[in-house]
Amino acid sequence: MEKPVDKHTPIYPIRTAAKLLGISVPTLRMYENEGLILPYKSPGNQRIYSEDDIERMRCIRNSIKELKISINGIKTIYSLIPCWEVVKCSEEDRKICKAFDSYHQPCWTFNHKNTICEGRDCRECDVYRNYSKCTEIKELIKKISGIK
Amino acid sequence: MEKPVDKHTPIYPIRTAAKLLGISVPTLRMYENEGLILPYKSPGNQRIYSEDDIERMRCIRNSIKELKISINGIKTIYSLIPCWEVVKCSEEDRKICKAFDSYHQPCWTFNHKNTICEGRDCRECDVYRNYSKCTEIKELIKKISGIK
DNA sequence: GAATGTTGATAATTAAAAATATCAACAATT
DNA sequence: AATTGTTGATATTTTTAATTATCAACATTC
Repeated sequence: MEKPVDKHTPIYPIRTAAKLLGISVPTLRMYENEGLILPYKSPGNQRIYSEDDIERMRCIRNSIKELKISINGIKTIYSLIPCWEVVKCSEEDRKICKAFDSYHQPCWTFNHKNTICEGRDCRECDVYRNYSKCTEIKELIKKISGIK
Repeated sequence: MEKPVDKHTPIYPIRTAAKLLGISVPTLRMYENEGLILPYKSPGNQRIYSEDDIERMRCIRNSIKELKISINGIKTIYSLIPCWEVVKCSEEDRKICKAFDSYHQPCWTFNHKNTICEGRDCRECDVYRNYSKCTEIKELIKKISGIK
């Protein structure tokens, strides 16, 4: 019996991931330090990437190389995702949530003490998983404004 | 009787504006070509900048130099402004509006044939005037999602 | 337990965006 | 009409973000 491997299951160690993407290992780790990606960490603290992670990285790579958006630009764009509408947090949550008032860091780079997000793995969160492209972000903004 | 000069009145020719900002004339024109700023044009097609324009440029300069957001990053961020909620355009307008489906160009860089924006001067529009900082953009996104 | 891969960190390099210089043609000012 | 400033365009330079190389310490695999 094989273990089922979907696109979200971590399978690639960092060197394989780097090879798949055609970039170096330090670059991959840099993107993580900047908060652009959240790879799974093994019990021994080693990064393991899923097919979804690879796809996300391709998108980020495209933003940098083709669209010429800088890393800080990407972070700022991610910080505009209306995460509060995705996770449906309460007004009290929003009052103390650093992400709600962040303009340059994506919400998944914060800890979420005392909010609905506390203890949740951002890697599993729709905010992180569904809005890696600015097309998707703008569509979300349209949706929450009551359109479509 | 003096003519009243508010912050929106064009007064500075390009060389003066460049001097005020500590940058060169070609740089100022480059920002305009990229769609970051819309200076007033004289009957002889010469650019004249208002105090508001200078302030806007300072903000853009800060984004580039301090926040390290690239020009294409700034354009992408501007394209996320929910302009349709500001100008209150109709569903029919949105259907044909290029800005509504743009992910990398601010709305004020398009022509707006057959929409509520047709013939309007984007320089006078709230979308252009009120949302030059990403703090303001995020606050607008909060507002249209029904918060505050 | 030996071989191979990963970690975080810093230093060095590369790539490319941002800014400037320069140009002849036109506009504004006196 | 002479002087000074502007225009759009292209070429060049400067700056700096992005990437890679390298390291000793630790983890994993067989």
